[in-house]
Amino acid sequence: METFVELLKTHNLKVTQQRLEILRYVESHLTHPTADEIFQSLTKKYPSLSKTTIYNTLETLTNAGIIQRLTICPTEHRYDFNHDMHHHFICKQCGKIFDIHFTCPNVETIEKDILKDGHRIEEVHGYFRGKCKDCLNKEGVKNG
Amino acid sequence: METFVELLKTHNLKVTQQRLEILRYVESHLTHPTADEIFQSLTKKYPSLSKTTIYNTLETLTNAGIIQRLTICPTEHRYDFNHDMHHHFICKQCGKIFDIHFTCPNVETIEKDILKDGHRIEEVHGYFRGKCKDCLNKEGVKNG
DNA sequence: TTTTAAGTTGTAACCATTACAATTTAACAA
DNA sequence: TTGTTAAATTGTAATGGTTACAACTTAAAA
Repeated sequence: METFVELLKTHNLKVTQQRLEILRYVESHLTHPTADEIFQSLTKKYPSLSKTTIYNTLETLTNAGIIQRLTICPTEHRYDFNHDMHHHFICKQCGKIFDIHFTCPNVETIEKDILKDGHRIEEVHGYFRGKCKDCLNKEGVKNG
Repeated sequence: METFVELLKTHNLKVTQQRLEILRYVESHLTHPTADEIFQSLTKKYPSLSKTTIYNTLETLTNAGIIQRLTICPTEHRYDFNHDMHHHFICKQCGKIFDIHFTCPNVETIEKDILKDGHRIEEVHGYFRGKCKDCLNKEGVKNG
């Protein structure tokens, strides 16, 4: 039935309309939205929704491991539903983030190395920076 | 001789006292300092140094590929001299960043995959989040 | 239904970073 | 050495994402 309700309960989080909406939004928008983008979209339907709630909820869901916070963008945080383990490519020019559905097969070896140091790993992030296909093409046209 | 002078010239950057000092600082402090930490340290010796210069220079050096900007910390940027390719582990509790001198041997396979999509890779970042050895130990003592 | 800890809301503040315009300077050429 | 100019530096003011906080509301258990 209500998957998201179950999901929240599983993580010992109170079920509220706000949390469900935010969760639904992030799960269905694979565009790595910012807090503001989520707010701008949801505020149309729920005018009483507060931006602070967006921030609080994103923090809560991140801590629970339900979503992940991307610190790839230098100016703002982006959020991503934790579907499966994957990495990211961010374009320096247009800022668009692309999912990289390929993870290092040796990540466990690295993790063992870190564990050997005594640290406890809770998140694994990989990201690549550069110029995306679209921006390269635009330049190609412009510069011959 | 003056390695940093050469380094700047190689990248077609004007050689200024400010750039040399900032470069020297980042190269010799492997603590992944913030712009403010660099400023607080250098302002003692060079009171006329402006914080804007710190930001400008870090931006310039990052674009040149001489240093790298870490966006691991959610609240502020950290900088790292580009000695060799390595990854990072950041403690969620104390915020300290540890160097991970081990990179994915299959990173080139991933890169080929990204290149196949048409994107151009300019930076590769890997980071792990969790609780560091020191923070775990402190908790261990406290909780028996 | 009552209770209460937890969640939500709006406002105000915070603070890292950037914009901008004036001043200074590195680097090149004469 | 001197003059020239584009680039770098500086200080101040503004920006904007995020957080602090206190009042209000509500989910959920008794």
